[in-house]
Amino acid sequence: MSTPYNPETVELSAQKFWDEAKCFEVGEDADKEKYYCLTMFPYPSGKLHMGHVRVFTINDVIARYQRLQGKHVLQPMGWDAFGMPAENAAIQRGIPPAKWTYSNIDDMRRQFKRLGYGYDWTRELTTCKPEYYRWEQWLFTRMFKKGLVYRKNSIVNWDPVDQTVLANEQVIDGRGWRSDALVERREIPQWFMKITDYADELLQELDNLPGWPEPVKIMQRNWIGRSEGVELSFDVKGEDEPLTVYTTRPDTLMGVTYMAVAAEHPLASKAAASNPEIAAFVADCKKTDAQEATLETMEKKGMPLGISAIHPLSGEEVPLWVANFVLMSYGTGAIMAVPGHDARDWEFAKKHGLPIQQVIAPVDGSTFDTDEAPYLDHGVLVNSGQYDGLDFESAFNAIADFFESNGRGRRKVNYRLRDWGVSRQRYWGAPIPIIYCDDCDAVAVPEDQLPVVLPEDVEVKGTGSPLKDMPEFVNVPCPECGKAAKRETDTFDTFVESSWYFARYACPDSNDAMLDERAAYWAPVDQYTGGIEHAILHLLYSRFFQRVMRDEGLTDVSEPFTNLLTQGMVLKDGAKMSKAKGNVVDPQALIETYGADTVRLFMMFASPPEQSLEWSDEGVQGSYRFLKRFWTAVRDHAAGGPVGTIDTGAMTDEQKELRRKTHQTIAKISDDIGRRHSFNTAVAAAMELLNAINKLTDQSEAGRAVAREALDAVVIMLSPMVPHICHTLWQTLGHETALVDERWPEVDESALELDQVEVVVQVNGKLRGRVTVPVDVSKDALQAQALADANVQRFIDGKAIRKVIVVPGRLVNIVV
RNA sequence: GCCCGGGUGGCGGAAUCGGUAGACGCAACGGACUUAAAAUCCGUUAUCCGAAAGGGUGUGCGGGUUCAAGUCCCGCCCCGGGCACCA
Repeated sequence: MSTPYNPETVELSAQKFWDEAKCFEVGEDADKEKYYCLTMFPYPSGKLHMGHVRVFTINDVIARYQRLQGKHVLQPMGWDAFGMPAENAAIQRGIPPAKWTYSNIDDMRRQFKRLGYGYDWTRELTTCKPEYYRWEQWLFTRMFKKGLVYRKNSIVNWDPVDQTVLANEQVIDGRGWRSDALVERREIPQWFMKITDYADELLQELDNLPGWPEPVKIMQRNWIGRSEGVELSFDVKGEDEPLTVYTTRPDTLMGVTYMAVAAEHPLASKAAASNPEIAAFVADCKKTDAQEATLETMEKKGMPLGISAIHPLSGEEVPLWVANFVLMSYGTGAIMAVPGHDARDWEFAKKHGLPIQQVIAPVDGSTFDTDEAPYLDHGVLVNSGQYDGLDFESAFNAIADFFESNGRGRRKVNYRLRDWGVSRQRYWGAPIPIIYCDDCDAVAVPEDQLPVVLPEDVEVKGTGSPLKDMPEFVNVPCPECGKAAKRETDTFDTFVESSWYFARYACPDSNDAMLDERAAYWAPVDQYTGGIEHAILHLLYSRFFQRVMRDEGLTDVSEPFTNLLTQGMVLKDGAKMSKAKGNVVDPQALIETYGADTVRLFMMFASPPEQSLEWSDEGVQGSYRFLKRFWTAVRDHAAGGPVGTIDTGAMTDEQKELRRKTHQTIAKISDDIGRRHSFNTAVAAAMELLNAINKLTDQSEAGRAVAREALDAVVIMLSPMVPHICHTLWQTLGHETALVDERWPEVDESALELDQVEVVVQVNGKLRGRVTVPVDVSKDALQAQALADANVQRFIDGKAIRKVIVVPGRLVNIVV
C-alpha cells in the first residue's frame, strides 16, 4: 500500500530543505558560468493574481533548468513599491500609503515562498525605501549637470472640480473618475529626460538583439519612428516669424492647399486674442483629455484663422487653420496639408470644402482621381512646374537642395519618440531632487544632502500632493546661495525606479555607490521575463537608463537584457486581469486545495507562454490527477526493489521501444524548455512518457532497469515545473543527492535508432495509404511499394501518372 | 485612428523548416471496482455518409501560389495588447 500524495507535506518539506541548505543564495564566483534570470518585479497590490503566478513560474522554470545545465544562477525578487494604487487605498481607508504597501509586501512574500520559487531573498529590494531611490535621485542630479534633464511646459489631464492632475487611467470616457467632470488639457512645467539624445543608438542596437522577440523589436522601432524629411519655412502674412513645418513628403509641396496649427500654437493664441470665435474654438479644443487614442479618434474639427501663409515655391497664399488633430507635442505643432496625398488632410479638406490638388501620379501612367480618394504611394510629379516628371527621390533631393541653398529649410531626421516626462504631481513616489530659488533658479540637491526622503506619515486626501502642505519638507535654504527656497514637491514617474532595479540586484546593499564591482559580474540580465504590455515603455526606458549609467562610468554594459521572453496576458472574461476591472482570480484557494505544484503545472501546461491565456478553473483537476499518477508510478516502481543494469545488446523489443521513447523525450523536452520555451509541449511529452512507462508489462530486472532510467529522466525533467514533488520522488528512487544539484539527462543517440519507418502515400495530395519500409530504403523502392498499395491502386487505376514526389522518411505524393 | 499579436473539435491547446490536422489534457459518454458515492482503472469521442472497408467535408471569411497550405502571398472580419500619467 503506497503512501498517498499529500502536496502540503511534500511542498513544505522541500521548501524547508532549500531554505536550510541556502540553495538559491548565490555569490559572485568567477570560475562559474553565471546566468542571471530575472522577472519583471511586481507592484505590491495586495495579493498575487494569476498573471503573477504565470510569469514567475515561467522564469523559475528557466532558472531551474539552467541550474540543471550546470550554470551559476541568480534569480532575485523585489518590489516596485511606488504607485497610484497605494494613494487610492490611502484615500479609501485612511491608511498611509507606506503602511499599506509594506503590509502588502509581507503578504505577497509569504505567497511567493509558498509557491516554491528559487529566489535569492538576501537580495530583496524595495523601491520606496530611501536606500534604493537615493541612487536614482543621485543619477538625476548627474544628468542635470550634464544637461540630460530639462524643464518645460507640457500637457496634463486636469480635473476642474477636484482641482488635480489625473492619470490617463483616471479618465473614464473623457471624465474624471471621482468627480465625473469633463477633463481638460492644461499646461504645467515638468521635468524631462532627454531620451531622444539616445534615439539613434536605441534604434540601431535593436539589430543586435537576437534574443528578443521580433514583434517587440518592431514595436520599439515604430515607437522611435525615425524618419528622414525636410524642415521648411513658410512666410506668414503680417508676421515677422515664418511658420516652420516638418514633412517627409517634400515631393508633394506643390499640392499644399492649406496649413494647420495646434490649438496650443502661438499663432492660434494670437488669433484667439482678437477673435472671440477662434478663442471659443481653441478653448473647446482643450476640453478633451490628453490621451493619443482620444485625439486620433475624435471628430476632426478646425477653423480658419483668417490669415495666410505664402507658398515658398508658387508664392500663392494658402489659408492657415487651427485644427484639433494637430498635436503641439509632435514636430513643430504645425503642418502643411496636402489633401491629394495624405488621408487625414484629404478627409479634413472634404469636410471643410478646401481645394484638393493632385501633384503625384502613378508611375505606370494610369490615371488616379484624387477627388475620389487620396493617392498615398510614391509616384511621378505632375502639376509641379519645373519638378514635373521627377520620381520621389529626385524630387525630394531637388526640393531639399533648393530650400537648403536659400536658407529656408534643411534636411532633418525626425523621431516620433519624445523626451520622457518624469514629473508626477503625486505624493507616493521618489521626490525629484530639485530646489527652486528665486535667484539661482532650479538647483539640484547636492550629493551630500541626498537622499531627499519622502515623509511616510501623511494623510492623503485626493486633491493634490500632501507634500505641498508640509512646510518642513518644502521650505529649505538654497544649496547655492543659502537664501530661503522651495523644494520640488513633484515625484518621479514610477518607471524611473523600474528602469534600473535589474542592475541594483547585484549590489542591493551598496551604500557608497549606485553600482559596485559585483554588478560587473552579473550584468547583463541573461533572461528577462515579463508581460507583453511592457514591450515598449518599460523596456525602452530601461535600455535608455542602462546607457545613461554606462556613460556615467557605472557599467560597461549597454544592453540590459540579452534574452527577452514576453509572456501573454492572463485574461478573464476576455480582458486583462486588473484590480480596476475587478476580474482578478485569487490563486490562494487553488494552492490550498491542490498545492503549489499543481498550480504551477497547470499554468505551464494550459498554453504557450507568449500567448494570452483565458483563465478557466477547469483543467486544474487534470494537473492534480497527473501528479497523483506520477507519485504512484514512482512509489510502485521503487517498492519493487533494486533494478538491474541496462544491457543495450540484449533488450527485448518492448524494452527498446520504451528506451527509445525515453531518449526521444529527453531530446524533445531539452529543446522545448531550453530553446523554444514551449513549456506546454514539454509537459505533454513528459505525460506521454509516463503513460508509456505505466504501460510497460515487463517486470524483469532488465525491464525494470529501463523503467528506472525513464523515471529518473521524468523526475529531473519535470522538476523545473513541479520542483517539490520531484525533490521527494528523487529520494524515493533511492538517490542520496539533492535534485537541485543534479544535472540534466543526456540523450543516448544510439537509443533513437529505428529499423522501420511508416511513410504516408498521397494521391493528388490526399492521404490514401501508408507503407512501412526500412529506414534506409531507396527512393525507387519506396515509390514502387507506394504504388503497389491496394487503396492507392484504386485511385490511380486507369489514369496516367504525371509526377511522383518522394520525401524520404515522410511521404510519397502521386499526381495523376 | 496608428503599431503589435491572435482566431484550429464541446473547451485549453498540438502540428518546431510548406509534407499524415486535432498530440497531451479537460469535459462528456460507456464499462470495471464499490452496498453506494468519491477516488482509481479501461474504452469511445472533429463532422457527415457507411454494418464495415472506406469515402466526403473541415484550421475566422474571400481570393491566390504550389504536386502539397493551419503554415506562404493579397484583400477583409472579429478578439486581445500598446499608444507616452495604470503598472
